[in-house]
Amino acid sequence: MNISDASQASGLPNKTIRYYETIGLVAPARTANGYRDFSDADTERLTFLARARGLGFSIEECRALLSLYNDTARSSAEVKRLANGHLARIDDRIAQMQALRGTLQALLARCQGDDGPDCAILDSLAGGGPVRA
Amino acid sequence: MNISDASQASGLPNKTIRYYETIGLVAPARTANGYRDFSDADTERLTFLARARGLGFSIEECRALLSLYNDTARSSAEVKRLANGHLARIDDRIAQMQALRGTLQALLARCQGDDGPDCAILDSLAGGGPVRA
DNA sequence: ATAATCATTCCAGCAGATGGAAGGTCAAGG
DNA sequence: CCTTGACCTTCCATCTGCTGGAATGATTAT
Repeated sequence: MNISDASQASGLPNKTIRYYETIGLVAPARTANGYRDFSDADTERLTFLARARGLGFSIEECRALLSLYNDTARSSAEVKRLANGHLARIDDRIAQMQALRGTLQALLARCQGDDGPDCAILDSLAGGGPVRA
Repeated sequence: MNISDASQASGLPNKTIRYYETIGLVAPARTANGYRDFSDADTERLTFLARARGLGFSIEECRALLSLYNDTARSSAEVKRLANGHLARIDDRIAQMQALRGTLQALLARCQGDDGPDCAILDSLAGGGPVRA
């Protein structure tokens, strides 16, 4: 299985697969001509990676997850710990984004959006106090 | 006003201020000894930048906002357009994060989190179908 | 005079890829 | 047999937005 097939199977771009090899997330064999040769296990790893990344796990978290995946003596508690940590970070980010969204929308509500130069958004960005909602 | 004072006034780290100079967001004068010399207008720009960045505007958006800020013939509609675009992107990101959060939490709910190796999270990452909520 | 605290520049690196150049390989068609 | 096109390879640069550190110069305080 060459890289395009592996890409097809996993949904990851060729470039990304090569990148994942350079950082040691996957280690396909090579054929005589130097082409990568992906086994089924390799493409499983890639699919796993595509999904874990899709869920927002960092590369290092993915590495840990893959290692747990390959470790039959793992405890699911360890996996859960990782995932819970990730969930907490997602919650933080969502909260941050929502706060920011609130401020931005409040500013937008106060901006006329007409041909004149007066603008509550610019005023607030430039003005004395903190950016208020 | 040297760089540390400007940092104090704007809340931006020295490094960031230097960086902003290299990318042309601010252009402080220099004193005879080569030190940067920030005018009040410079520190205003920096404060403006600190706030706009704090609201999540990209550097290029900040550049545009600053240019509108300095343009007395601006129309507030233009500012509003920029801010609305930013708001839309924030909404997209929030929606994405929330979808992702939902999936992750559903997986977590199905993971025992005990000493055994069976784990719904790993199963789902590895398994045949899409990662389901 | 000297030490501490500024300031300067430049280079490297973070995540996580992505784009492109320069070149090797392979299968099909004329 | 040769060419064309579609693959594949490596390596280097780029993106965002800084941040850290090294090496060096200037100012200030003792």
